[in-house]
Amino acid sequence: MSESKSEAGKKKGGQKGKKLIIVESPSKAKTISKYLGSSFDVKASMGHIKDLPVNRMGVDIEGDFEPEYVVIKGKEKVIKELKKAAKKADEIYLASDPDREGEAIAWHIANELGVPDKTRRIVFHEITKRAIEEALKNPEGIDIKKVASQQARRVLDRIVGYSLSPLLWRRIDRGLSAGRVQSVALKLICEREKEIEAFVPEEYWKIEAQLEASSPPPFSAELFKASGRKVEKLKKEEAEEIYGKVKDAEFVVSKVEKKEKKQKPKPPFITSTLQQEAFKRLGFTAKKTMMIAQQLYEGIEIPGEGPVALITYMRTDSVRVSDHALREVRSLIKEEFGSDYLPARAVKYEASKGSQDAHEAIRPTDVRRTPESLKGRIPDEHLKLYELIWRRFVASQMKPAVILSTTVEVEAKDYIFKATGSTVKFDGYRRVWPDVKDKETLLPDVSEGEKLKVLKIDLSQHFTKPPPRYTEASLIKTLEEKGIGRPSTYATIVSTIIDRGYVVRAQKALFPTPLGRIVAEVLSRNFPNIMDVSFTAHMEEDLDRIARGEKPWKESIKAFYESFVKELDKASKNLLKLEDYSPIKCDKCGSPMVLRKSKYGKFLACSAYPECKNVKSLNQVDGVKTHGRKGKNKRYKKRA
DNA sequence: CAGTGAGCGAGCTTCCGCTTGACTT
Repeated sequence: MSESKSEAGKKKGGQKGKKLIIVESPSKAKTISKYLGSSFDVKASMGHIKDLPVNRMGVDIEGDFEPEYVVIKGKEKVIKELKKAAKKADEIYLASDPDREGEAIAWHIANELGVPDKTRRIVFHEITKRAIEEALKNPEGIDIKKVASQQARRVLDRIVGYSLSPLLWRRIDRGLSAGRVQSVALKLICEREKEIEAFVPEEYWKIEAQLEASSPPPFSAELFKASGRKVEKLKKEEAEEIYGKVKDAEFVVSKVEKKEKKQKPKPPFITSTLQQEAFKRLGFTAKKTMMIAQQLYEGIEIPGEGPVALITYMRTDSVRVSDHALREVRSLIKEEFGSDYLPARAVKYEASKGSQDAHEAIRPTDVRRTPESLKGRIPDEHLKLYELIWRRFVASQMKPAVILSTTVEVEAKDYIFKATGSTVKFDGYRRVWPDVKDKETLLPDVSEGEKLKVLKIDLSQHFTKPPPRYTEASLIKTLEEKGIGRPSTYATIVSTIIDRGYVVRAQKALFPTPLGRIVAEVLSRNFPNIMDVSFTAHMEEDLDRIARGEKPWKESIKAFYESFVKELDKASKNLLKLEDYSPIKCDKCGSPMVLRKSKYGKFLACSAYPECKNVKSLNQVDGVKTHGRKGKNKRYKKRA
């Protein structure tokens, strides 16, 4: 940036051929530029540059499903700059991410630049000097089969989204939306709500003995066997009977079992796990986590040092770590914690099933930059997130913890009580990554045959609990496990279903609104295939076949569309009676509540009208304060 | 907050996935 532009030699054949590299992210461009020096011009496309048009289907569904890709609004400037740079270069390397979307981006750029003779495709999986130089030695052509699989994915999502949404406009309300990902996310939340509603708490009783041995501490043991049979969920009468028999009995240790368990550290963060832990440990929403992570990635101003990129890329599904980073963290572990904490070899983690592996795991760019050293120098929340990432990464390369777990069985007449305790024999990785849930429970040193003093016997009443509502963290976890959504979209999936008024966030949990429940119900009834949680997994299998060249993508989409359009026609004609399956029951008379319109808008009314005149608003969740649908007014304003 | 669908009817809303920037006062 500081060197002056050299115009010399431009006139007389001295124009030196520059090489152009195009990547997706500007931060990545900056880093690569630093590695390669001035003979390379490195530019960023900022993601996709072309896509289907926004205001129409853009897919020839009557014919052969040819998509109509147009330049994304606002990207004209980027394209202009890329073209300008391309003109000056005599070699162009398309270095978008090495995954399906990246291949499509490379293809779109190549088409826009229109100079195939000097355009090549390169891929690398980590941003290191060596990886990039290696990639430059092995330029390839664009993998058109991979591009085909992206088109199939894109076209399917468009057909589904732009067919289902208008159906909801007609049936329920304007501005609503549906899609392969958001609607399944919504369904998960609504199904859980049904389970909670249908749940009948069951009473059960527990018997616990507070005991004392010859050595401290006192401990409690719970009844778990009666007459040789395991007890589960005691009824009140049974419990009282046993209590009577055991009250004055002699308690004798009958079995002592000690076991050593190894507890392995978890892999370094990927997007989904970072969002989950930041939610659990720091209370950050996924959106907030991503915003802060983005800033840590792009570079944070550190007093006296200028902007420093503190972490690797934050949208990733890979747990892979570069060799260099492994060497660094291993030497840090040895120095900071000693060789007892260092495994003989670097720990390797398995890639998860659907991983596209385009980027590394999320880790500190320089592990020697400890959270301690950044204290007070970067904003507090940034420090907290950085510390989480740093700890998780360091812990992932440390030795397992060794836990000694002890089980003591105590006999009293025909009954057996059990106590379990655990102590940490070697903390290992837990020195850096303390586990929130398992705390130590200590048991005294006892031996078989030892008589124990009974301090007290407790009889307590309990009730079974319904399954918990999803939190943002547990929803993202479930979606990721099912392969639904991508690292770049987890946070926006949650935002979308909230913005549409389908779901509200309260007490850290996600509650479906009546509107959300009706939408989910209508979609599930009419499109069970798409609403199935394994639909995306099947789609991915098909996309893989397309990417391997085993199947033309249009054939795949045609097969899907033929069955989809039948469901769509049926759903459009069959003016369904919500009465038959409304998931919302009237709290006054139990009849299903159905959608009605008034001049003030849509609302829910009891289907037993006029006998029952109960009404409900669509966005009101009982006991939860809600705000109206967001975005709606914003959109109107934009037009005005 | 209350409120119970069709009378005429323009033009509009929307998907998933990749990535950041920002016309005005």
